[in-house]
Amino acid sequence: MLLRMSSLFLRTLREDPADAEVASHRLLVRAGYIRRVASGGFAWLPLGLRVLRKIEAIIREEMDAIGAQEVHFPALLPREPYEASGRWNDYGDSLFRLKDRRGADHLLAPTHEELFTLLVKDLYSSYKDLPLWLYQVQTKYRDEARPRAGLLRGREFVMKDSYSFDVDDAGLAASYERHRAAYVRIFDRLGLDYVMVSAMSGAMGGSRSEEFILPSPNGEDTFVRSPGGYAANVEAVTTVAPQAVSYDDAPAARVVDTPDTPTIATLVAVLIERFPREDRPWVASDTLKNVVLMLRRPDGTDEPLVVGVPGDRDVDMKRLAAQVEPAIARPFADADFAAYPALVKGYVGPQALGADKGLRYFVDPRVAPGTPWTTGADEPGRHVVDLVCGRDFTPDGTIEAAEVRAGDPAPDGSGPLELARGIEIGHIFQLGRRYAEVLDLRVLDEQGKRVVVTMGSYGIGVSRAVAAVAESTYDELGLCWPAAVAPADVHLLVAGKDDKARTVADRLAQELSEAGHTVLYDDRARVSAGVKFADAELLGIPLIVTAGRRVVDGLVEFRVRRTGEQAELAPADVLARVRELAAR
RNA sequence: CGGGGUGUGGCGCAGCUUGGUAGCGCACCCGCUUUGGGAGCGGGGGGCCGUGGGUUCAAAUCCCGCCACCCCGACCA
Repeated sequence: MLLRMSSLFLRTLREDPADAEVASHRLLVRAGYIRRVASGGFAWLPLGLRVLRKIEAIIREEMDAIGAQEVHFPALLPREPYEASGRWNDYGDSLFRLKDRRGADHLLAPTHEELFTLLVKDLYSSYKDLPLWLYQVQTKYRDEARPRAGLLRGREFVMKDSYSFDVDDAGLAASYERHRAAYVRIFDRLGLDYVMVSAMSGAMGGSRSEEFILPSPNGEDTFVRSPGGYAANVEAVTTVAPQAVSYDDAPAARVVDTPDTPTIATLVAVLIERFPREDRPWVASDTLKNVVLMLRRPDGTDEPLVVGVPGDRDVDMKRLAAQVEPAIARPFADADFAAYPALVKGYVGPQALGADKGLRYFVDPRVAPGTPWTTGADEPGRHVVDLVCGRDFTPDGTIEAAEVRAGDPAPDGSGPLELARGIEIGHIFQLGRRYAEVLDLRVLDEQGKRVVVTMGSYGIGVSRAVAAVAESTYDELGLCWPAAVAPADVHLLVAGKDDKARTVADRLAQELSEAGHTVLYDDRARVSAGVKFADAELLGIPLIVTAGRRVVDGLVEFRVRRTGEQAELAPADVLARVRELAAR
């Protein structure tokens, strides 16, 4: 394949586009790979499209290799399947909805679980047909509240997603492992230095779930990792709970006057001043903060939930949301307090709480049996000291909703947790029977009994991966593609006006492309060498061959874009060298 | 949805405070010169100044509304 820059549909920009902040967005636009068409929507230009296609090809190879089969669905779908699964409503504002000329509701698919499920239901009805693995590589649509960072979060994007169908849990586990291994191979081939983190399966329901995250300050996901190798999305981090302790010797709880202490900070100040401890000053983590929330259940009914966390921590609404899924949590409003007079704003205490009182009460795992707390006494201006968990109050359970901090002990006991940002490039999870149940996907098992199929779901953001690779490889000169995804294998350029250089380059272009390499040939006349060098670096093809002033000595220059490593060699040796480096 | 910012030729920007009919650099076209690190000189094409209304003899510039885009947050398999 020979791409001649004299006729390639490409215009590089000398200056950075003003609307691009993150490196991948800035460079992909500047190098002429993509152009913005709308907020969150991009046109793929020839070079960009080649990168996208190469990534797709790698994904298809690995999916095919595990026996998955590709299918293709419409992006424009009728409402009914999504009504049946509940997602016509659950998906909320993120769903692009539209009407046809008859007024019938349609949507632009944000993902295709329903269609896969219904397709299998349509054709298969026996355990003998399973396991089955299907996948698609398609454009998805989500009306994101805020598209950003170029390809990293768009309203239209390319995604590969696959689904596994099994008759039992063991089958699902095997299908999951199979995909997991394929994903490892895919991301390794893309050259991405990813981290696999435990994740919550979120709105999709299901059990086991892992994300593939590319650590990057431009990423939107926060995850933690430990020195010992534990890694998890913040939503899935498990808190190390202290051992339950005996409270036989603990002092009795006592109520004290703490006027004007509606916040933890004011409370601690008053405790230090009026009720000093003997061993050390009071700190915020001695107090128990009870955060009141209102849950909206899927059926539309409301129910209050109180979450108790150590006073030095806030409730992380994302972590909470993942825990109460599919219900939706919101802060308790003044009107809500009015409806629940037992709750004294600013002085809520465990003694007024509990499922038996209609106020479900869950605590952070740090609030372990036997631990004493200073907390609200359910009266304005009063707190209770030495209220012991398990003796003076019994929560309805524990909940992982407190904020996670760098330095918190890791669940694997290997030391403090580190907090980092990253780009989610893949997500695999065991979906379970949720969709199969509601869409009635059942097969006959060996006993002739109808059983609900269990599913797995496995996604890769393909267009996002283009940005992720760019993001993890660029340097100050421009893009810097790994060979596996580069739009060409070799960037060949003629420098100078020497006819002989031109002849040598023409011959090399011919030879390399005939040998099966894709050559991006900068054959532009009347373009100065400086411009060509700068473009070559910006475009980021892994190998750069220059036919220029050394041609008179029978030599061309050979450069590895990423390392800057250079050599001069005879034109006749270029092909062998390209082969050698391309295989590396 | 809340906060901040920006809309002037393909790209990056100035002009707006103090109204007088649009400019610079890059890119593009023609000619000559140049040709190893984003060339020089000369000539040229291209802009209802985001949009609607208002004020005024006159609006890119002042006033009001709307829209779009970018950033932070909320949101987001």
